[in-house]
Amino acid sequence: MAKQAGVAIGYLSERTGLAVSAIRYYEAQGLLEPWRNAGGQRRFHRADIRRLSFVMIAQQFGFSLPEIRSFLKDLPGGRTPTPEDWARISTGFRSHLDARIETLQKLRDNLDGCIGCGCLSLPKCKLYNPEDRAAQKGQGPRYLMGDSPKAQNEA
Amino acid sequence: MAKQAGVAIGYLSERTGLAVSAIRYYEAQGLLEPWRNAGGQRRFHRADIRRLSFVMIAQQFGFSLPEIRSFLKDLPGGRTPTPEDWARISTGFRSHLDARIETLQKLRDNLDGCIGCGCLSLPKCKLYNPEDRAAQKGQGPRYLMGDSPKAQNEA
DNA sequence: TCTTGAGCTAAAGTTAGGTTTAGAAATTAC
DNA sequence: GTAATTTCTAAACCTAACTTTAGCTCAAGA
Repeated sequence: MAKQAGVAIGYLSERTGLAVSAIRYYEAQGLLEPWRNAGGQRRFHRADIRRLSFVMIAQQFGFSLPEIRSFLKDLPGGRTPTPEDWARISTGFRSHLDARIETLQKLRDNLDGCIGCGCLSLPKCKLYNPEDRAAQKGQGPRYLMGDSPKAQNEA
Repeated sequence: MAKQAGVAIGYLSERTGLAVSAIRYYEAQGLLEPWRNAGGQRRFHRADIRRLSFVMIAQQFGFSLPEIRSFLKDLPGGRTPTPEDWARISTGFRSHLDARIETLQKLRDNLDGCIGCGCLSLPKCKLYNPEDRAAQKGQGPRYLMGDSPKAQNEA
């Protein structure tokens, strides 16, 4: 088989629009696993462009890097992912994504019947009910989109 | 007219589920304007429960505190907001919110035709096109949902 | 070969959105 | 009237997701 030369970090940066520092950071977060050349520089698969694209897209949907890492777990690290690989992971991703959109829509629908009618101050209002909210998460910024507190609360 | 005694911060905290510290923080961010009693303690309008509820809901939709502050600008600070006041601001809010949901749906639809077909690595892909992305925002965490970089880029 | 651009690491800095802590003063409860 | 709560402020701390800086090495072109 042909030797894989690999591409440098600057090339990935150019192709994805991400800062070089961001790509290094993603590696540190386990989203990518480049190898090193003789001189110690990172070398990436061309397919990592697509991998990074996926990361960026998932971020737009409000997923955290640990969550995205878990989506990517299903991608083969060693070989170039096939279209089938991508289809598989994007299917898993889509279900999370659909759930997220649905949550937003439900909230919006509630909003119509709730802010409109002025019931917002009542504890029975679904919209600000603690169960439905992002509260009780301890420190740090609250996650934004209203579901999957996973990482923290499974201890 | 009856004298407005106002409620204490702990009461608001109880009613909204927010931490006392969060309420003080929101005040510092200009989302609330309590007055002080003789002893220097904060006193709030009862209507601030609703105001805080609105803040929490808007946060679930991914709006930042500055954005939320601007939504609340339309609320009368001095008097207790009427249902009409709320209707007015929630209408403005809804249009932002609809836009946000629509963006998500568009992204999802693109995703079907894009990750599925493997085109993700191409610069023409709408999904990771820099224009459509959260990139180029300078420092700090990138905002999550893909639009309204407003605050930063109007200089 | 030499120079310049790209890459490397480790550590510190940044932003948003809060929480925690410490010590003091005001309120409430008994 | 005193004890127990709340509340106050200011400053430090926290997480996520990065960027910046400093000082150095590697690689590519003239």
